Amino acid sequence: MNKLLLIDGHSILNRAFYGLPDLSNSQGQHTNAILGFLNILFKLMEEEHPTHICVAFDVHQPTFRHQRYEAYKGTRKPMPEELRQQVPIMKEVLRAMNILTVEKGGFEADDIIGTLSRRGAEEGFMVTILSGDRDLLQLATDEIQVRIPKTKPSGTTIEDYYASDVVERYQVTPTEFIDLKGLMGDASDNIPGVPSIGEKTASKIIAEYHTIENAYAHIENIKPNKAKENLQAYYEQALLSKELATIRLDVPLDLKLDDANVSELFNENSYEWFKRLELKSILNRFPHPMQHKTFESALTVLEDFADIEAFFQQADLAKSVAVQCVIGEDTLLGVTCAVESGKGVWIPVGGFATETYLSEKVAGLFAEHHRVITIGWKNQLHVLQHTFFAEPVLDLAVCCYLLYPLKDHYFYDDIARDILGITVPSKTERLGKAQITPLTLQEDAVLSVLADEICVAYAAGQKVEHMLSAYNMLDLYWQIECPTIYSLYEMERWGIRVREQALIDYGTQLQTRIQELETEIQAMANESFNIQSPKQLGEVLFEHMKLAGGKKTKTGYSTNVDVLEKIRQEHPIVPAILEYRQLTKLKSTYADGLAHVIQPDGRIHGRFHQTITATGRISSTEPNLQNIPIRMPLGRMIRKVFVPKEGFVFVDADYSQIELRVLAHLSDDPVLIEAFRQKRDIHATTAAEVFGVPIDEVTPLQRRNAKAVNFGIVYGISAYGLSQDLDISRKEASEYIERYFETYPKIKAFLDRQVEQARKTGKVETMYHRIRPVPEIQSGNYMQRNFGERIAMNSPIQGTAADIIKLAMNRVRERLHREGLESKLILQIHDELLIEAKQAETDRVTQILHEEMEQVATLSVPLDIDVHIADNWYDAK
DNA sequence: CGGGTCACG
DNA sequence: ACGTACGTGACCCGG
Repeated sequence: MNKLLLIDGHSILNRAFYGLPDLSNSQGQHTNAILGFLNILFKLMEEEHPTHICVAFDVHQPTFRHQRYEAYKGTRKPMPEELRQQVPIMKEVLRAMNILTVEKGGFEADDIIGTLSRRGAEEGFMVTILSGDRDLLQLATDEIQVRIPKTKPSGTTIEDYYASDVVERYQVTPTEFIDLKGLMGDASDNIPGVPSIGEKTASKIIAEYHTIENAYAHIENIKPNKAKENLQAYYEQALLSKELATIRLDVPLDLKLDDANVSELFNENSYEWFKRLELKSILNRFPHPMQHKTFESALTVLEDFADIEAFFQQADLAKSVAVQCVIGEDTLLGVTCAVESGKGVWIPVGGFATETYLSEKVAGLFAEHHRVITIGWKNQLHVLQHTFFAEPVLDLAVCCYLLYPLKDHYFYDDIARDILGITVPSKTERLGKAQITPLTLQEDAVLSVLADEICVAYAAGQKVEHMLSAYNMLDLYWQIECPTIYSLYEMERWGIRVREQALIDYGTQLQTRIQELETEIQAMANESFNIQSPKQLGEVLFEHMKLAGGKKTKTGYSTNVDVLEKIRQEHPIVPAILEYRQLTKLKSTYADGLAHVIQPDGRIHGRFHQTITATGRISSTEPNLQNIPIRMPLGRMIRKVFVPKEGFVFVDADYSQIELRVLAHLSDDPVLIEAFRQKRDIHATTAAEVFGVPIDEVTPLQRRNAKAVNFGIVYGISAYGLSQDLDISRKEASEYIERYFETYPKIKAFLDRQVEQARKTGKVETMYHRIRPVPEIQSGNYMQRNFGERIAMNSPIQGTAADIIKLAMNRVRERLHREGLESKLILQIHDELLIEAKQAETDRVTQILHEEMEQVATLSVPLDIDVHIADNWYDAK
């Protein structure tokens, strides 16, 4: 039995667009409607297994039906730009999938679907119509099914209608549906209908009289009176409306239904599209990794000593060389290398080719005057048996991050796409969940991955420097990012010492108190429940105990600190819950979390990531060493377990107000600059200026408020955000902001300039030319656009501060090394550097920190640091 | 695996 | 009427 699926293209795209968040690929192409459409399509295909599919689209011009009604002019909302641009791509994607698309000037998609549905039924097809538009219900018959997807919080469900279902649901037959609409009209379709007749009256009339004409014939019996009068007065309009609402079944279409035959949806062509659109979930539907023909990559295995030596000799002569250390289970498995396009060599560890031998060969590449290219150098440093210091390496992951800082990954397939504009299968596509291990090294799929990777590296390396140069980012890379690779590597390698027993004791203490609190809370609530479940907690507090507080989240009651603090006084259970929350956080994330990652050497070796943040900051994982508690006394105690090794101390240096100083410099605001030059208390100064009082009469509250305003400025101020933070009215918050900008007009001008630049160029940049794209600023959505404006204001400030500390961090590391000191940089926390310093070197280290951190950049204000020395991290802050 | 919460700068 | 401060990562719950 042949099955024909007819899809209302625009209607489904529309549904998908509004049903999914605004997704886009790395090139800024919006994809949410396309993805949603495809998901619905695949869902239907899995349910129905249609043999034939046809997608109908409207042509963007007045249609024949509507031309007949002159007063009709589009009052329909214009399509948002984000959706409009997806329409032609959707058509291309469907064509690539060999799915028939049909559009015809003068007819709507409805008409095409109507016509094809009848033809299908006549030719013996089972016909299914898919649309988000209930107008199409008029097409339902006993054989033709209309399916309408509905997006619900729980997922997409589909409502199915044969003719009988329409009658059951609406008390009118599909044909009568047209008359119904003729009476009630449809604002979105610009069908006027009859005034004052709405859905209810229309249903009643049609249920009784079946057609408009018949109702008119019995006009005297129509109730209510208003409807009677209007039907009489607007009868012509009602008939016209009916005509407008009627889907045509006789569109002349020059096609055979067999043209809609489904075949080879998953082919090279469609694969290419999904890859470009970065629709990973769709790519996963492809049965086998698709081979790509436009990219040549070959790998020659080298195992003989003579061949390997000869290769490296030849490599020394090359202008540039790509190299990848292949890592499996934390060890070096071999090295791939390329010195010409499309050809790589693979040298596995084995025999004389030991890890040490290969490490030396890799190190030797740096001795020659050519460019060394790689992807993910920091990880490779961990498995190389050679000490590197700051060898210049073109790390394409880092380069690509500078060019496209918003992406999730910078693997070879990402680099191929973004730098070379070509498609290669990703590692996951080729290997699935399999890993590269000594056992899988022989497999073709693994060797293909290695071949692609090294050949992409070689090819992209040539191009990336030009791209960086075009953005004026070469200095940023060579002076800041490349040395940072080594700084981070050393911090990871060195780690930080932790007193394991002290950590366990801390956890035990917490646990005792947590137990007590749990008992108290359950007793006060008079029931046992999981306090850690926001859902259960919300129900207990706001339903069972009837405490004040309303819904806030999609899923239920909000129970976060802000909410609970407001009702702290209402019931003793609230402060108990707040303490419980605090303690369980400390226990699970810090006490237990940190204990689990202590290595046999008694130290924690976290990882630092250079290509994650949108602003240029470093991030930290496994564990996150950049969010160890400090603000609350009890949490802060955990810092006592972080200690230097014997004979060493901690020297901690943090910048004072670096972001506000950066802002002073970038905006060139004389008032702020002067305040910093005079070393004044910056929040008190702001308070004095904004509240118009002498600086020594500023109250603590005024200072606190001014501090919040200063933060707000850095974050991209909004009256709402400030009012939330200070728990004041929006009006008051606006007044604070207004007075701030009166005091610091050049800051206002600077922030406005950033927003303007983002609008014009789609991106903003830091003092060192690091770029941050701001796609949100183009959005048709008010919230999204505001968000984009705040990003535009914040990123240059946060990003410049990030640039500065990276530069300082690298210089400190170089100084420590150059002066032959044993002291080591072990942590970077955004505006802070922590050094494990040899006791005897303490003074020297302190001096180096001052010199390098304070002199790293010449701004119009001084850069100041605070330095603390102690034998644990708690006391060093 | 997404949402809620909370730790840091 | 709408509804958010900027940048992260870890843990827990619940579908």
